[in-house]
Amino acid sequence: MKSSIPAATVARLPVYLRCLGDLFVSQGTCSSEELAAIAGVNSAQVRKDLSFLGSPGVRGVGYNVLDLSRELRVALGLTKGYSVAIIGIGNLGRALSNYKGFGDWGFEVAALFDADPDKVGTAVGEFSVESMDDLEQIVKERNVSIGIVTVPADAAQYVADRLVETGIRSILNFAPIVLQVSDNVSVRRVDLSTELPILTFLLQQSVE
Amino acid sequence: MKSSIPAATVARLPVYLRCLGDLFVSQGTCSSEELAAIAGVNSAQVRKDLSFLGSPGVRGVGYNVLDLSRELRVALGLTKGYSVAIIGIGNLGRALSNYKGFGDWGFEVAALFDADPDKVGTAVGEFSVESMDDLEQIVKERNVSIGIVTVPADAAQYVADRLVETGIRSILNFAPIVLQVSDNVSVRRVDLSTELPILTFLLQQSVE
DNA sequence: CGTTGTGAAGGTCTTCACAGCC
DNA sequence: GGCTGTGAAGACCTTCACAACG
Repeated sequence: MKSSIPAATVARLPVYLRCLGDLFVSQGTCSSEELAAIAGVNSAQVRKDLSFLGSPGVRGVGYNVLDLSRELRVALGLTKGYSVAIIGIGNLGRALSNYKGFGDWGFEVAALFDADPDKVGTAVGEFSVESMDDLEQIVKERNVSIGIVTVPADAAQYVADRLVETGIRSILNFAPIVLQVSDNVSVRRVDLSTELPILTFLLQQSVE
Repeated sequence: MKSSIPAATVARLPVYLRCLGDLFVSQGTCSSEELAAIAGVNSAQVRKDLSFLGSPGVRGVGYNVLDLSRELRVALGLTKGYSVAIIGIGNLGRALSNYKGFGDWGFEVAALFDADPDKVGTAVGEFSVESMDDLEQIVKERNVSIGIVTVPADAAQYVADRLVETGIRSILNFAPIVLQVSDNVSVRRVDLSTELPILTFLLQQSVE
């Protein structure tokens, strides 16, 4: 099935959801203008984006904060309790393992993996690091839907291939490399190293 | 001065630069087709993007890998040795402090800050954590150009305001909040918590 | 001959402006 | 009256297709 919600809109929906949570909850309602201000976008953008969810607003009044939050969670699939696995327990993998935000959004961390035998069996937060040898088995047993890749660049493609082979269709990639996957697999790249050069480009521009 | 390079292109240039580094260096030349394959984009896109740098290619041959790398570094401002400061030494801030990639791209980590008195003075990698009280002074002394914000969401806006007051015009924000800044300040947001919901949305779509 | 550089076409995304509705 | 929902306009971005050229 083809999504009828534009990609650019999908990328903003989680931002709206978080902004709603930040609003004082006793405030039952919220206008597109208010939401736009917090989310840092145009108010017409907010209205158009939200209109793809059906029509959750009331003219002359605004959007009901709780209703809209629920609709956003359903639309984004956050009510389904998807499980994630983190592969690569270096500095970043460890930081993510301790990240408390997963639960708030309905995600469960189901497993941590590392290739280093010295790390396997050690505790990280409330979890224990497992061996890459058991990747396939554990991913299937625990019904992992999303792989978070935090291995070094030169191992990332190999890890991604193994994840895809076990049936995973969603990857969040922190390794500084563009993963090559078949087009039934979704990859989001979070790439620190490309962000700083964008800022320095803009810095230069403002001076010249 | 207004940039003549489109924003979408600027965001891809660092990716190209890294891909060139990954190419076997003895390979003196590289076609738009090859680069496009590694970077995961269309080859016409590559040619159009690179044409904004002048015309660094040779028809019938391709692009000289070293020349193009140098041109990209200059265009992105990576030859200017900008300094960064990391504010907020939690799990993520610590992971970034140990990140080796900064130097490769010409960045220098000039200071680490935290508001917690217990952390001030402790060593993280080769650095020592400094007090937020000294933020203004140290940022000016060490000529910091970019602030990397890794504090909790509820402190992020306050920290950003202080950075801007000291004259910083570029912020890389890891806090899950949209920072409100005047429009002479550039902010790039790296937001883990919005990435997972985008993946689950796509997961759902492929099933329905 | 092979590959770049680029006008033109075709999409997608954003913003405006106002009709529609509570 | 006030705010949403949305057609239409406009800006931006991507892709095609081929002329230009080493």
